[in-house]
Amino acid sequence: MLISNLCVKRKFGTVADATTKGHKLCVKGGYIHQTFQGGYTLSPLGYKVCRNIERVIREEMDAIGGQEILMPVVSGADIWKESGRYDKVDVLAKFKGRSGAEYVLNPTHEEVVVDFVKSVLDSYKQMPFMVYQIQTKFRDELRSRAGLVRTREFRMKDAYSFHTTQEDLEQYYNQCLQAYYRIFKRIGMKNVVDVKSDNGDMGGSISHEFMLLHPIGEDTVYVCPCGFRANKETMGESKICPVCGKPLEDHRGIEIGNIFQLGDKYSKSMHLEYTAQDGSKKNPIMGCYGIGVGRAMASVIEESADDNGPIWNMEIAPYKVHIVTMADKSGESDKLGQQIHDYLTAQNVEVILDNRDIRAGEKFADADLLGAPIRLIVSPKNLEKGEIEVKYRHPNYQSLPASLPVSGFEQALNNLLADCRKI
RNA sequence: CGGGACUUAGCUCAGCCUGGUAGAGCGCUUGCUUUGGGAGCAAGAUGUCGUAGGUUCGAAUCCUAUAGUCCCGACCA
Repeated sequence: MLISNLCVKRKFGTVADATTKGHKLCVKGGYIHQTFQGGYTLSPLGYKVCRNIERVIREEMDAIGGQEILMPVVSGADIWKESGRYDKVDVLAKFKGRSGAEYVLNPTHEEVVVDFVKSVLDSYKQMPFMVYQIQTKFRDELRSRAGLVRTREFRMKDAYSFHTTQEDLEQYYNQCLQAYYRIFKRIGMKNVVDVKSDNGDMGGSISHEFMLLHPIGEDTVYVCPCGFRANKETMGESKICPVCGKPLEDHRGIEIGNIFQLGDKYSKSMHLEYTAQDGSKKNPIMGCYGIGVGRAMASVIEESADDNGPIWNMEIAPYKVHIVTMADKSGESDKLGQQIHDYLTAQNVEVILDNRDIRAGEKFADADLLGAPIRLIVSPKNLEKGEIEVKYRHPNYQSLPASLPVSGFEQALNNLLADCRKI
C-alpha cells in the first residue's frame, strides 16, 4: 500500500473535543471518525487494528473450544419480554417497524443466544459447549466519552457457554479467565487485573471484570499488595483488605472485559431445556463472557503511546513494516523501497510505502502516527554504505539490528520479522 | 437525566458586545526553491455563518424556538 493512497486523514495541530492522549492520537492519526455521538467509523487504519484484535480473540476462543456464530443486531421485543428484561435494562433501544412490530437493538445477546440454542439443544450429551460472536452492539447510554473508550455503538466479542452442572461451569469459567489474560497480553496490554464484581442486571452469582489499570479509567479498583483486588461497588465503604487487613490502594481502571456465571436465570425464564441422563427435563447452567473490541483498541493506545503516536506490537499493528524513502535524484532509493514493498506484499506481510516527494520530517511524523513496529529508511546516505536503516517503534525491539544489507535483504528481512514476532 | 459551554471554509478558530452583505492559520490545487523530524516564496479554489421563525431598509451579529456537539455529575448488561 502506498501511503498517498491510504484513505486516512492525519491531522495537524489541535484536535478539539478529544480529552485523553489516546483519543487525541486516534483522531490525529485518522484511525477513527465520529459519525454521531457515541458512534464511530473506523478508517482502513483503525479497522485493521480492530480486525487484528479480533483475530487474536478468535484464536483464543477457538482454543478453548469456542464455536463462532453470528446473531442479528436487531431482534423482536418478544424474547426480551420473555426473559423479563424488556423493562429493566434502560440502555435497551426500542423501536417499531411500519407494521407496528416491536423491535430492540440488542445491547447484549443472552436472549438471542438462548433462542438459538433452544433450536439446537436436546440432550445432556451435547454439553458442554460454547458459542461466541464478534458483532455490533448498541447501548442507548446517556453519554459517551474519550473516543472508543466509551461509545454507544461498538464491536463486542460475546461468548455463551452451556453446562449440565455448576461445577462444570466453574471449571470452564476458569479456563475462560485464563484465555482472557492470554488475549490481553497478546494484544499488548500490560497492566491488566481481574476483580470480582457485582452481576447487576445480568443476574447469576459470580462475575469478574478485567480492568486495565490506567488513570483515565472510569472505574475504581481497590488493590492490596497481598494480591486481593475488588472493584469499588463490591467493597462498599470499606477500604480495608478482607484477606490481610491492610489498607487498600485506589486505582483507576478501564473495564475491558467481563465474565459472568449466569446460572439458570435465562435458561429458566426462557424455557431452554434438555433431557438429562435420568430422562428428566433440566435447564442448562450458563456462563457469558464479553470483551469490548473497540475499547480494547483504545485502551492499548492509552497505555502504549508516546507523544507522537501509538506503539503497536506485531500482533495488532495495522502495518508491520513502514518503508520511508528519502529524496534521491538518482531514483535509487525509490526503486529499492518499491522492491522491498513488493517483496513483503508477496510474503503477505502488511507493509506501507512512503515515497512521497515531501520533507523527511513529515514522513517520520506520519510513520509515528501509523505506529508500525519496524521502520525501514532507504536513503542515498544508507545506500552508499550498502545498508537499509532500521528503526523500531516498540521498546522491546531496540536490541535488534539497526541496519540490513541491501544485497540479500529478503533473507535478512525474513529473519528480522521472525525475531520481532518472538519478542 | 441535572449543571455548564459551544455550533462561522476540510480542520482549529476570530468576527457578535456596538446590525451594513465573510476573515486568519493549517490543510487542498499550481509553480519555483527546498528535502534526515510536520520548510520558504508566489498564485488559486473552497462558506446556504446548525436549522426554522421573528425584529429591521438591512441579521453571522439582536429575539424566540428547535436540532446537534462537548465538558462535569448521575447512569452503565
